[in-house]
Amino acid sequence: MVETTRRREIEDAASTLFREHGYAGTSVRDIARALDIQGASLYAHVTSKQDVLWSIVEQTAARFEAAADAALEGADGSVPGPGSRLAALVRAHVGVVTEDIERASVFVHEWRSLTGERRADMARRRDAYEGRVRGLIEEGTAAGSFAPVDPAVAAAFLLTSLNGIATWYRPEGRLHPAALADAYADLSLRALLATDEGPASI
Amino acid sequence: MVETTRRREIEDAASTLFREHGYAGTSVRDIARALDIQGASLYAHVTSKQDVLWSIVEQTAARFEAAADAALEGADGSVPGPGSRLAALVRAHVGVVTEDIERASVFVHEWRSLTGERRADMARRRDAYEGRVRGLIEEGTAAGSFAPVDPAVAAAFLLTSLNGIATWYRPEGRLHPAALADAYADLSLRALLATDEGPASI
DNA sequence: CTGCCCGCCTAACGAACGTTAGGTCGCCAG
DNA sequence: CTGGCGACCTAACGTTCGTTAGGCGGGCAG
Repeated sequence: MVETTRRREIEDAASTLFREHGYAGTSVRDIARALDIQGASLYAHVTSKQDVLWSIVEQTAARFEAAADAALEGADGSVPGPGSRLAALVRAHVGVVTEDIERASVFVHEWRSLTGERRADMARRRDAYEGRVRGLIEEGTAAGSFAPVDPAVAAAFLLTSLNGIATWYRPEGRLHPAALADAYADLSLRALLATDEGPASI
Repeated sequence: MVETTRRREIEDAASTLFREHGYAGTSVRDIARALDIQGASLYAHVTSKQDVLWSIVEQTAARFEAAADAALEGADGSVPGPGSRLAALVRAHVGVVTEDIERASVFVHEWRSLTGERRADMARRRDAYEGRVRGLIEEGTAAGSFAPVDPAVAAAFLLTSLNGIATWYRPEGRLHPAALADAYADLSLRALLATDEGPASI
């Protein structure tokens, strides 16, 4: 049987509250109230409030990493061009965000509330993820298929766009996740692909 | 003489702390400690913690609005095309963010911590700002100078990119604000401008 | 039937929270 | 010299915070 434990319900409730009010703005008693139990009763299932945040953030980080792995290696062993690999990465990222918008929001905005080694670990993993995007852009510009943009700036531009979805996307809205992924892949490629006449020629 | 009051110093210190730890994660005593005074002494200059947040957020909102006004009306009375107006708007937005990164960060991330009418006011003004961007994109797609993107999605894509600068930009870094504005205007136009062959043709 | 364990309870801890009250000091205007 | 005021202080308020301790009940294993 699948593990649908109380622990998971606690993290779900916490994700919703952390997204809406932030980690510091959410009390242990707030989380408990969402589950109709007393604040102290939570400690039968978790060891600390930080621990709940860490679970949410770490799981979501792992989902982003796994999605990027799958997107970048391609279906078979072949290596497609930077353009289609970037499109696949964008779609994968959008997919992870839309699939669990609460947890994704917490991951994007609240990881800074972690302390000590956990925070340092997340900082490293975020840097590594950004490095993959930057590397892909460097590859594309070197090959001439991407416009000669600053790779670090372009990576930041792209990643903040993608993470911004967590801020405004509502699953009950008119926009299907697949349509959103298409639109973002389209905009991202447009921003990066080399054109005969640059945008400076307006 | 210019008004360099204690009030202003309080808001500066608060902006730095709100950016780093969030509004809820920053105590009145934290702000006071940054100014080497007691927490209670702050109340000689401000009426509440919320009041400090409101000042920061409201002033920054006004700066964004004024910058957009100036960018969209053009130097003379003439009305340039959607492309160059969008570029001007992007440059203006980047300028406001880089000019005071602490306040801009607080504006972007912490306005949700406002309550009641103040929060509603900011929500309206953010919607109005986004509406201006969306309208500009609609205009460009209707005129055929922009690619046929979903205006709401494209506006969200663009604005979250722009606001994302507040998250990662460091004034002491290698990137000059003007260079950043150039790069972002370039990427934004590339993402939107109509091309002969779309990015689907990779 | 007995015993244990899981999930929750109440009570309480010390600390930190935002905020108020009232006092002290030094500076400038009259 | 005197009065007022701005900037800061200490002390304290009631509340909320994260967390611990210990108890109670119900279901399942022996």
